[in-house]
Amino acid sequence: MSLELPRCQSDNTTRCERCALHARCLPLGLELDALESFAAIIRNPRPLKRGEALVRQGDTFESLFVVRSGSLKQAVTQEGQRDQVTHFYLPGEIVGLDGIGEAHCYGSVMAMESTFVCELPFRRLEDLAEQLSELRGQIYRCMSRELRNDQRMMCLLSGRTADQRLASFMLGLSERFRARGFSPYRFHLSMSRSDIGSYLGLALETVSRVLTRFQQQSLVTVAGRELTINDIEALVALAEEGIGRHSGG
Amino acid sequence: MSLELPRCQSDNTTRCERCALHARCLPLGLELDALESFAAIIRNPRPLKRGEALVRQGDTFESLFVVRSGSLKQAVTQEGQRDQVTHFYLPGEIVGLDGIGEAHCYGSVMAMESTFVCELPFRRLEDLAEQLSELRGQIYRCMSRELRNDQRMMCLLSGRTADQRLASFMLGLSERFRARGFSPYRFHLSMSRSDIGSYLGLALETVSRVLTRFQQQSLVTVAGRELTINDIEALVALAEEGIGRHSGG
DNA sequence: AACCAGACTTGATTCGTATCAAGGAAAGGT
DNA sequence: ACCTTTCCTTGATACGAATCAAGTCTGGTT
Repeated sequence: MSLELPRCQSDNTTRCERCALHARCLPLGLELDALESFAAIIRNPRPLKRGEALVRQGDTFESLFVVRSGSLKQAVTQEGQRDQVTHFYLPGEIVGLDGIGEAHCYGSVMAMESTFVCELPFRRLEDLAEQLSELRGQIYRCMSRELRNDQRMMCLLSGRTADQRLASFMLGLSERFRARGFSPYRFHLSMSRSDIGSYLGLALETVSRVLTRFQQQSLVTVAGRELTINDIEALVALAEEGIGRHSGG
Repeated sequence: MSLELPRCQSDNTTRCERCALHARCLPLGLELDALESFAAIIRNPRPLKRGEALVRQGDTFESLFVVRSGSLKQAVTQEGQRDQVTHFYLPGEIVGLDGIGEAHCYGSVMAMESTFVCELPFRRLEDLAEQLSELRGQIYRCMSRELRNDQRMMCLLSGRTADQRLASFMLGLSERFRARGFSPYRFHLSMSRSDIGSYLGLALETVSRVLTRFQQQSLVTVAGRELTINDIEALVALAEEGIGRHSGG
């Protein structure tokens, strides 16, 4: 889960065209001069240590952030309830889309390991988008992609068993790593069992038990947070399998 | 759930400034001439009868739709599984935001009663948004509001009991009706128990049982699909209540 | 190197909700 | 108004996952 760390340019200017994530990031498809205007609004806050907050629930919403390296989790605190993990963010993914148009941030976002981000002050991004139709399109696309992801998540949370949730979760991570040029079969989980459980609506003990069972069934090999997928077809079959009357047919 | 039916202008031009939903619709905040340009791109398809599809899963994405009157549900069909209801749409709400930037529509959207919609061809909307920064802002706001709603839903689906899901669901509807000028205490459910169950990740029998129990506890009165909320504070308390270790504290 | 705190595993038990099953009520069509 | 279909309610039972409870492992700290 650790991309090559980005160079911090001495002039504090991010060079998107040289970034390893260029192909999967917000400014995708911008012409070179547009890219330069885009890069000019980027700020690079100091790197976050494991456990540090990038935004806190209730903070004034000002910026979007793109993960350059490392990973983060979003957690929502609700009235009298335990925190709930709502998103994990990997390199190239955008933090804060759910805060647009609101005065305050919806949840807290915290680094799960050493993490570098690019900060995009939203006002300036909006101004830029006024001139760059490609950028406008990209913002729309990113938001609607997230809407679809959330809906997939809702489908997962209602109606699927613990096994299927874990299978889908691992396949989802696998796919995201593949897309970023990492091995889709072997990767590091930067989140705890408890985070996974919270995200998937399961008790952490259940997460642990299911992973153990998957290992016994030779679907995966788990060594602490190192995960190896041994039988991806079986995982896919499991994730798609219908069960019972309510959740499938 | 039935707003005054909109007049179909004989010249087929929608007059947003006269629409009862104006205050809650996409063109909110547009100047009068901007509003006119906006209204010019609106198409009014023929009304949908109960059960008719507005879009089918896999259709080419071309337009957003705003509900003028009536109500719809979105349902997603997945590989070998039963359909899952992912959204209900009331007057003033926008259908199709999750299709932006995709070639095809994510789920099917079907009328739950006689329903009128305004169609907004997305290409033309985009062109218009290029000139109208207010409109751009509104589109962003609508999308990010939906992101937050989906996240609230994810929190509800992992970690809350059947009672709490139903309580939240009814409170959510109540609030949406209130915002539209209807009674927040007494309204018609245009969706079936089965739809509610699918949406909330519960078996339809559970929905029925919980409603019966809520009625015995004098929280609500249910007569078929007519719902009366008798004790909204108790519902709120129930919805916010923490349970156990995993879901609350 | 030893210690500590947090993270993880594993087992026993309980509980909520799905499932199966069947009867009753409402709604739509002719 | 009748019939048919779908929707809804209610009961009995089964099962998956949460909870409670130890104990083990791990990484970070001094």
